Amino acid sequence: MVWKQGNKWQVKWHENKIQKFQSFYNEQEAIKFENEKRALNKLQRKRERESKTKEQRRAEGLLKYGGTNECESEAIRQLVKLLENNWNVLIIRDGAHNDIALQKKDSQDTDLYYGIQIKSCSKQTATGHTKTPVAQFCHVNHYPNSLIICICLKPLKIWFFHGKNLLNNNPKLWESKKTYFKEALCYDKEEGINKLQEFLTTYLKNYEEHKLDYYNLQLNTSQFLEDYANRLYKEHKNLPMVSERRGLNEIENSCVDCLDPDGSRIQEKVCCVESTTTGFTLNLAKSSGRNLESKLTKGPYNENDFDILRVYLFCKVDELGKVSFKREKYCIKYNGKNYEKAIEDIKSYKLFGYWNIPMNQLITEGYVSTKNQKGKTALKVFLPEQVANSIHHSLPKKIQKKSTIWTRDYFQQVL
DNA sequence: CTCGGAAGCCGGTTTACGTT
DNA sequence: AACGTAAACCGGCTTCCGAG
Repeated sequence: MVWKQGNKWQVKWHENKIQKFQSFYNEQEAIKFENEKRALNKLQRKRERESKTKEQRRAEGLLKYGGTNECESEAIRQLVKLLENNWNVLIIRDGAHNDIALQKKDSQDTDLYYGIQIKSCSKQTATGHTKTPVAQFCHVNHYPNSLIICICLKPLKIWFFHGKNLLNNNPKLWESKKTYFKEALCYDKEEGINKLQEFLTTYLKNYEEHKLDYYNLQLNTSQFLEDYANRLYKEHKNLPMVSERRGLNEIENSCVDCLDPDGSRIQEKVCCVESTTTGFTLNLAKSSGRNLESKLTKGPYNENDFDILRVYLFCKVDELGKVSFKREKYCIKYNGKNYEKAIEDIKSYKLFGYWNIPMNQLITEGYVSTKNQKGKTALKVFLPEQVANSIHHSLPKKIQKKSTIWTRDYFQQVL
């Protein structure tokens, strides 16, 4: 954007991270100059990307951004340290709307909790010409029913906000000298400020308490589906019907969905039914950075990502006891359109069975990346012949050379 | 006809950088 | 100094489409 100063048009742009100015008598010339500078910057960024190999870009990306979930984890651990004398703190299931559940230790109703949203920031930053480093917190404006606790790790500072008050805020919060921000400060290690107990008591008066599962099940349909499959599996194994939750020291969104009693690290998937094949299809990929056009990419798993791939197969059973694998496909966000209806439908599914495929088998078949091979990003699983026959599910008419028919050996029937 | 793999959508997260 | 956005990371499930 060019602007007029006196009788001249000013242009401002960044060149190698340094802000520069130039003035023109003619507005059109100024605009033209600005556009050229912007195009040049764009081109420079593109060249920068292209000058590196895919692996280099990935390594740099991981170094720069890979610890984002660890930042939140550490923030929660810091908060727990400050609160553990008077409060019980539980981690809510991965992917749910809220992050932690809080309960006063002397509380009468021992199964009720407050749902809290944590926003974290590893350090204060000063970019460009900004002199004072400040903390910044993102995506703060969509938590109408939660207390939002903003935690900066270095230096350790904590602010409280009512999610409702931030609904009309822009998505980001910057530490500033504004009154509302100063008043929100409740902990500052360097300054020796600690009003946590007092703040919690006052702020939490505005919120309702719920049981833990209320928070664990605030999920998108896709995550609800996986959670539900996991619960049906637990029921089958006579384990308690609860959501899988990570521990305080685990990082959110890892490739491991749960641990078996023997310590095996499990990656859980729900497989899909397709009319074009007698097998069941699933995606065997994790995010793997961006391509040259900066678009998200997905890639195969690596050999150390998990120990066992567990693939769940849902079915529906009608009044006559007939098994059908056909079901609705849902991809609805939490509380999106027709969400409740979809959840009700999902709750009518039964667990027909599951495949337990060990990592070494996936490596042998070339489905996971190792030093010596690039894995694959999709897999089809097949029912054993006698199982398929028993419920009149079609068998593959022709078995191709590269068919994953070997998956039959790993199927366990539940129903 | 079958299969593999990519593309596309949903969700979550934080940080860097350019603009106002 | 404050703000807005692009870009990077992570997870999930479903559908499409070309190759064999």
